[in-house]
Amino acid sequence: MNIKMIAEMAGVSVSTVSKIMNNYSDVSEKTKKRVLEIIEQTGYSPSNSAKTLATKKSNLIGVIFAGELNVEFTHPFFVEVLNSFKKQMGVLGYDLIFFSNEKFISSGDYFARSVHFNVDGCVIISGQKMEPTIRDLDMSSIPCIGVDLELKGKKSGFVMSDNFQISSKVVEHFYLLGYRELGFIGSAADSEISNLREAGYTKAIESFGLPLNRRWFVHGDDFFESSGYEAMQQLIQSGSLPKAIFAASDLLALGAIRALKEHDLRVPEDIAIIGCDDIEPCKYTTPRLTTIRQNKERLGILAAHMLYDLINNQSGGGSFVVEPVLIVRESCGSQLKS
Amino acid sequence: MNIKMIAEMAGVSVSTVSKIMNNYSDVSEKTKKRVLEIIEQTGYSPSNSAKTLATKKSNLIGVIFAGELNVEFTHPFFVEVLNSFKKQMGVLGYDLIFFSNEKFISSGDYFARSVHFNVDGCVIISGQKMEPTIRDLDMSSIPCIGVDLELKGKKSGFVMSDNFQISSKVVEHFYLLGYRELGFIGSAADSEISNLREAGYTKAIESFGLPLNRRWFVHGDDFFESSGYEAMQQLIQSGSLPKAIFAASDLLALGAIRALKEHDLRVPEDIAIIGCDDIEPCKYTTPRLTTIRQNKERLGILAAHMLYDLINNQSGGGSFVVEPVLIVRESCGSQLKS
DNA sequence: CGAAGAATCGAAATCGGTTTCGACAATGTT
DNA sequence: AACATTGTCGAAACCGATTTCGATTCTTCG
Repeated sequence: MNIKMIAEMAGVSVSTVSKIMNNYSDVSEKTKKRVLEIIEQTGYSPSNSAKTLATKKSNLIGVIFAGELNVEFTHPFFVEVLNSFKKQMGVLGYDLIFFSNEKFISSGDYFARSVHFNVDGCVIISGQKMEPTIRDLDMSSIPCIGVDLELKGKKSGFVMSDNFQISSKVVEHFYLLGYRELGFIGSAADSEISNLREAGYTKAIESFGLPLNRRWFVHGDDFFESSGYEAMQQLIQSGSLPKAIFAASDLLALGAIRALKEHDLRVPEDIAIIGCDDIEPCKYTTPRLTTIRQNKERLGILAAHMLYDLINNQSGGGSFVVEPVLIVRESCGSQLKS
Repeated sequence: MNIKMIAEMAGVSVSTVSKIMNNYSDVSEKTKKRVLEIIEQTGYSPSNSAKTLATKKSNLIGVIFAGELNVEFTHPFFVEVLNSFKKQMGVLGYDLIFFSNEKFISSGDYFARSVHFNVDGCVIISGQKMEPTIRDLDMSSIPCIGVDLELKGKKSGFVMSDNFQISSKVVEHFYLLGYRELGFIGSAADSEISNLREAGYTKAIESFGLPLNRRWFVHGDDFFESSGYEAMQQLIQSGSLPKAIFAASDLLALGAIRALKEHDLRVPEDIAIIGCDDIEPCKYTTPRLTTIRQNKERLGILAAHMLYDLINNQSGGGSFVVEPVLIVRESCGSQLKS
């Protein structure tokens, strides 16, 4: 079922059918109605490949998970912003294509693959350091939006939470509850996000006039639970513990809590914990995790709109920072509502 | 950068370049080498649209989340099998395209969209009842694989866990630990998976000679945590409680536990709980959740290989059932290792 | 040396659309 | 009635690849 068959059935030319499907004005209401009926009956849908070939627009957005392969769909935070992004992009008329990293030995020349699929734009999801192949894509003429990734290209933009504010809200909360000895669990050294949060954290500690003790700052290999567990083990074995800890992700916090439990240390009585992201599982744990909520839905929507603008207007990127909000639950000794 | 430019640079015809890229034999080693060098230098990658148009193969797999929209990426179980599926499909040379449901008023004539994008096959993810539009796709000539969804088409297949075995392992475990009064928390009535598990559960209860009390069988609206919470509330208010409950998903189980906690009922002392799926958060909760593990990675790999076979051989579908395994943690009163 | 056979290459049709531009008819204007 | 304008429509070029088939050159061998 292609456009030619529709044209024959309707007794018109191929061009006329095409015009009808693309809302050209130079076709009479009568023939338009007749053709549309036939399209309706046959369930005809034009080939995206042919359309892309002719128009050089694919209505496809490339989704790239940068960094280590295993982040992908399993990271609760990114998955939620991706979900929101997909929905919003859907109403704007775009579908999503996910690049597999496995096919190519070079494990992802993202620019080549973007032109290969003729994507109209890309969203790059990552909390890791910039890879050179991402940089190439960023610097190309293909519109790109980074999620938690600071893109700098002329046709690029990015969205992220205000990481400095995240940290200062954490310190403020600790401070108001009387905690003075503050620790930190971060991700690997090449994680921009983790570094930003750590930098903001130390700055906030100083501006509140609290003592800064680097021995209470530890790091895991990534943002996942087991890293938090190991980091906490390390801290416990060091012999000196802070009274409160900010973990750069909720999973790190949960891992830390698991380690504490194993050593019969109670949260928040012995040590208070605040996580970051507000992913679903926080609500189911004991104690329920106090955390900083990133507005994931809004991040996704913003990313979608920015990308849409980059594609369709000649607008020049920029960035959006969304405001974090403190979610008080139980892991921090305060007893407010969830 | 297209094939014509490569041809000009190499001083050969377009056809020759195409032949080189597709491993035809009628081209000399010398020119092949020369052309490949140019391709390497320029980073040329052929247009997928043009290629698809000419060959009618897109190397694209359509991913469909059937059922309510909000399942999408947020469901931990499906996300993990999808992750494994994506990886495996990647090494087989395919990329994934996600259909947005939002663009079309009909909210998804999946068959039309599959031909629109010229996908080579589809994977359909769902635990819900079959929708008519899915049925159309299933019955079409497009290869399809269902995940937790029983497809019947000539070019279709499906993968799922052995739901009867899941239930009987649960009952056996309860039985061996001395529980005799067994309850069940399921999803909505139109969920095939939930119904299968419930059917297997009642059958297992009977075959163990245990009493069957339908008052202890309750249902939520979906597989998520809040549904488990509400279902449990309902059960508690009914006045009569079983000694052990099997929940058709881990999130249902976690919701149930939350409700129990609010009524100062202890798990597993007052009531034992077993979940299903073995999603990540099970490990972080208190008590850690005893559950039935579905081998999500294997489900994804199987789905990928079956789909590949359906696409490339004329093989005729079929189904694969993977064996579930009981993961004993803390929510059931037994104290084995995790 | 000449002819048969093999190796190498390119012209052209094709895939399914879009878009420009010219042809023609219908209508309006004086 | 003659002309200009507007409204409808289709022929044909084009997008970037693949693939068939015929043309040409190169080997090989009697």
